[in-house]
Amino acid sequence: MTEHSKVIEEYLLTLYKLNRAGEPAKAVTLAKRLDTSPPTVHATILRMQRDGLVNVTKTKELALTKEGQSIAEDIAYRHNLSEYFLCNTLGIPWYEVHQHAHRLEHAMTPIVVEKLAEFLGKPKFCPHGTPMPGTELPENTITLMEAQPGMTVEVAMIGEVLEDSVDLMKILHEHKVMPGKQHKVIEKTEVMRSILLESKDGPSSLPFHVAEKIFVIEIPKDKKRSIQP
Amino acid sequence: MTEHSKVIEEYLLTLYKLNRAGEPAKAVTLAKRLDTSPPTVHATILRMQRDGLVNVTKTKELALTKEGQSIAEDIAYRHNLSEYFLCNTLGIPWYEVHQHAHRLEHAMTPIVVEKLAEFLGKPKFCPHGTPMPGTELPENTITLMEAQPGMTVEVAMIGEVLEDSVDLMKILHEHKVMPGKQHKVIEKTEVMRSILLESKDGPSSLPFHVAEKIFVIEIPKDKKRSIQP
DNA sequence: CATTGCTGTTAGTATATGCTAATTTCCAAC
DNA sequence: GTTGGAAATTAGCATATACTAACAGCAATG
Repeated sequence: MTEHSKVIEEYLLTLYKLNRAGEPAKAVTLAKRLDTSPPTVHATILRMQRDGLVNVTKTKELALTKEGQSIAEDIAYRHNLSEYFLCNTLGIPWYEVHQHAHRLEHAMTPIVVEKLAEFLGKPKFCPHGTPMPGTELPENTITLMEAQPGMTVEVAMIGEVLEDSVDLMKILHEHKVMPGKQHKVIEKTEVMRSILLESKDGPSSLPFHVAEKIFVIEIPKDKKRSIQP
Repeated sequence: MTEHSKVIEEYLLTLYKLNRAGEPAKAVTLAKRLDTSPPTVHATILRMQRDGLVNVTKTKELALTKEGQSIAEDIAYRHNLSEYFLCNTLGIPWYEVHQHAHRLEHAMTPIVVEKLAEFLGKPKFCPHGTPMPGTELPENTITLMEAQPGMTVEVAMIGEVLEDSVDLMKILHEHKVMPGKQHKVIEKTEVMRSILLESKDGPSSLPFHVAEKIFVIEIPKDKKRSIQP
């Protein structure tokens, strides 16, 4: 597992996240996510193929190799661990940690990762609820889009795509749409293309494209206590 | 204060350290310290001049500009803060932290620096005793080379040049030649070009070129208590 | 079937960072 | 003052990362 540049690490992490989100990993998608021109992405993918990090299928899908996958998981772990640290130890708001972790993730040596994980008590989820590599969300996790009016749900994870917009994250924070918090689904209107929620902190309205990226667990009516208090 | 590459930050930090050590800052020195070829250093210095980070005097000395100095201090602070964190919070041995901090120092955003400093209680010295920018060693600090046989001294700082060799650092650690520890100077022999010390943990022998880079404070005979216990 | 449009690819450039080999400059010692 | 060696510089080159402009390939759609 050789050392790779920050750029290559970014590509690997992005491919990893696309995989996990079940989105097709194509060159264009990378270009959009990384805000880079298609030719640049093309050239970089060639180097990554050369270095045995990805394979390109006949349908132009990008598939991580064993090596690429393993490095990507490592980066994801460093990222999530950094976020946990920044939020829980340093007290930086959970909706802001992503950008800072984005820098740190490329600068942590294996020893630092190991010692930091010990110090933090080997957390399994980042502050946005993203499971560390090797951990999964509960089986019964659904997206907020799939939740039906009347349901009470507990937020499990804020999809990683949403993390890029601090503004959006801040609004979610203000409405307490964050891991561990419960909300009741009031209505889902096709016309407004949004979902209306209500919690003890007040009502919130989330557009469909956001609701799609928020993962929740249905809370049975009889026990309305938080799983992650 | 624009963003600069890791490479430029390294150059700035090295120049800053040379300055503080009172060593002439020439291109060759940079080449040696950074283990880079002279032509590469030359080209990089041209870019740094272009960007207003250094000036080159008629005698080819490299002088940091206001801007360069200010950025360099910032990097030095991030470096020392990282070392303090790695050592005191994560428990990584003080003689190993340098290399890890070397990576982190380029990846800390201003907010992370601020929050980390608060969390650590705004330390004034790194684990090697190097003062943070803005702080100075006590007036009566001398190098071990200047200490006379018979003196009892307390180690104040392990010069930054020594940090590059983990092997050497480890030996210093084993002999308890570390900030806060007291040693008695037994003899200084020109023939052996070394200094013999003795502490409650046993004797140590340090070659002159190492002793030159270790800074100590003389402890008057009547009070042999540590200043930094 | 031809057109439109998205995706991928090529061509041509630019910049930062690195190298070796060769040359120049310059101080210092004879 | 000439010469020898260190330091600086130039020339020539390579790689990773970026861009724009232009073109190719293929699928969906009218």
